[in-house]
Amino acid sequence: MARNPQEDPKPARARRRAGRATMSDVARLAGVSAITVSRLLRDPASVSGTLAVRIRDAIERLGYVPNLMAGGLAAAKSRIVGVVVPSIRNAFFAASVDALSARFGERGYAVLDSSSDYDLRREDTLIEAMLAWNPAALVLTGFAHGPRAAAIVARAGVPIVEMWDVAGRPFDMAVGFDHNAAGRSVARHLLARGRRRVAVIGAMLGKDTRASARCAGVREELERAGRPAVATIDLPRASNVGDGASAFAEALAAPGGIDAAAFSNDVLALGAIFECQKRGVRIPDDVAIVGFGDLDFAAHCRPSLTTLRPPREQIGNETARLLLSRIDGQTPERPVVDLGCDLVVRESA
Amino acid sequence: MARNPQEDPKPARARRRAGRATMSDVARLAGVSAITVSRLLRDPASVSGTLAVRIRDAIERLGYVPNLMAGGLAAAKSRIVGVVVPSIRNAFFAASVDALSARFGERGYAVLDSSSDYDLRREDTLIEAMLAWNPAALVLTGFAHGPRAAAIVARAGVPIVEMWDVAGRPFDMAVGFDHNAAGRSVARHLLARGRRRVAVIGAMLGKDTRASARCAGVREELERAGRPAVATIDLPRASNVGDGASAFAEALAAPGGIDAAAFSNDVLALGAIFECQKRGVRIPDDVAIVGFGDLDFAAHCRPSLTTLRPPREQIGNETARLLLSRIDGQTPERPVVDLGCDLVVRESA
DNA sequence: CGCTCGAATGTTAGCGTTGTCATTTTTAAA
DNA sequence: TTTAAAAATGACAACGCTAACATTCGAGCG
Repeated sequence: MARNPQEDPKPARARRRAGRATMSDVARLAGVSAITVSRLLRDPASVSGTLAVRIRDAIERLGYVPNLMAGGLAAAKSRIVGVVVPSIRNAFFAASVDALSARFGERGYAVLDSSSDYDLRREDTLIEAMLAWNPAALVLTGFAHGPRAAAIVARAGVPIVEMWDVAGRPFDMAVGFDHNAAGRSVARHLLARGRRRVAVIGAMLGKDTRASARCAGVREELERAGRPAVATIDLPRASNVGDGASAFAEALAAPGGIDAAAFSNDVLALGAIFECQKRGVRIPDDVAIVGFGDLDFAAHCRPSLTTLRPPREQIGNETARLLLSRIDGQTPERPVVDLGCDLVVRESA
Repeated sequence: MARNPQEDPKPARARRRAGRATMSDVARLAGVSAITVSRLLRDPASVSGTLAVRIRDAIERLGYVPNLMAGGLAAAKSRIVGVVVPSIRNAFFAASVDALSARFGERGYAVLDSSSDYDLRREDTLIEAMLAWNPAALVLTGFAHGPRAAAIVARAGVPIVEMWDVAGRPFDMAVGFDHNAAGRSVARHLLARGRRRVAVIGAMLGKDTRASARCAGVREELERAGRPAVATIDLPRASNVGDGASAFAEALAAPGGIDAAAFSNDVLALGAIFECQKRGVRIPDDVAIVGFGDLDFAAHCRPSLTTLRPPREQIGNETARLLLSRIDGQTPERPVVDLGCDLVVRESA
């Protein structure tokens, strides 16, 4: 059987393609070389105006979307920033990540975030998974990490910010505030208001080291004043209103009673407020209440809630700023940025 | 000047490398070819036990982490799933995304999520940015999209789920519930309880089409019963407790008063509850209140809140299930999964 | 008017993996 | 045993882009 001499002169291994237009397609249509298109996209100033117009036109006509995988492979780095938080459902971290994403998004970086559920071994796994993407930077939460984290991030060699805490030794940089100091400021406020029998109520103190540090701060300052906490309750689950209410009820039943309660979270404090409404306990006359977070409802509930206001968005913004400047090759300083945490005094304490 | 004949026989173009161990390094150490390592990682059953042990050992010793950029480029697809929600700070979407991430994470996929801030043009941009990563699947929110979205996703050719709504024509698949029906169930409940003068209060109804559909459902059912809403208030900002309180105060002042208020969000309803506590308005005796979301506090506030319970986590789980089965090459059905939305009747209405 | 120098553009060769096809080894059937 | 079929493994090129190096061109200068 005679073969048509014109058909496939070379077997030409069949290949898959994404199907989309490539940079070469754009270059061909614009009558330039691929590298010029690449340059225009990454550093517009390096391409002459005439070519720039032609290339942009070609991009538009082909609906060209760059393949960042290919770019990341070629440059041995990507425009991905990996973020690991305990839980994205936590309003505090969500606010920081949101700000972080916005800042990085403006600069063309995508943020990959994942939740460790307060499990340090899981965090190790997540960090390792992030590294598979050759991220340009890494954002972790706090200083408590899994056993392999140090080795993993050392190998990664990317700028890292540990956020939401400053009291510790960072791998690289840190942005946050001192939770122990914040806790102490709560205790001082209660003592100044004449409170002498304070209960401390927190959630997941064994895993949430920052909440734990705040509670410890409260207790330390109370002890220093010779008025140690009359009760300390550690709830086993993440903060929720119902547990806050029942823990508060438990604290009220402490022998000798209490005249104040400091919570590791506004959500728990809200539960206490509802419990008081139910029982007819007067706030702050009978019991003073202090929360943490300055969540939306804190200013509007009855009575309004005295609470600590963490710099949620600011943490995200500052983290992005530090990482971007490091990515841009600036000052390899190792800053620890303490943004502070103010006590907002309202009706409840 | 005589050149040393031994020095660089080939100029050998200098190249950048990520510095990490590569698959070839692992292969060399294990005494196999690179493709066998690749196979072990992607389909362990296709490699014999002897080699598998040797290769795993080499991976361990070198601390090898696969370069997913290279893999993504070679395979013309990635293990990334793109998600676009209006706001990750919204507790509803955060819950769905969290569940979604968990399900995909188990299968080795990373989730890239981004917030459009209820801006459809921005959503277009974000979808396009996602495509640059050659995602394996796309998750969008609702059916309202920007002008270029349809063209963009058509070119993408990946499975897509539009979540949190089912009342519309999906690009591909949809998982959620019928917001209009949910709103109607609220109105029926209030009517059944003898309420005749209902106010409808929502936030960002112009942009949040789902909240808008719920409010419309309430109004339609009230009209059908011959008891049209006595007031409709559309707040310009995202739901927050303060605005809920002031909008409720405004509704109370409607000529002839009101005996019920339906809110597009529990947060707004909580504001109303606080406002009632402040003014001494009795719930539900004077005014009945219904929210949406069944947020944490709904079961615990005083009075407890009657509200709609959306299947937050379920939406994420089901979305992941559909997409993964499609990725696995199964049934190219175009399902629309209606998970329903129950009314949880408590004290407030 | 030739020369240097810098800006603009092009050429080449990978980046680290996987799809395709080829080859070798093992297993099962005859 | 022989042989075909199946399983395991390998060789090679290609995915789409960018770093490094090479070349061209025109402005500015003596």
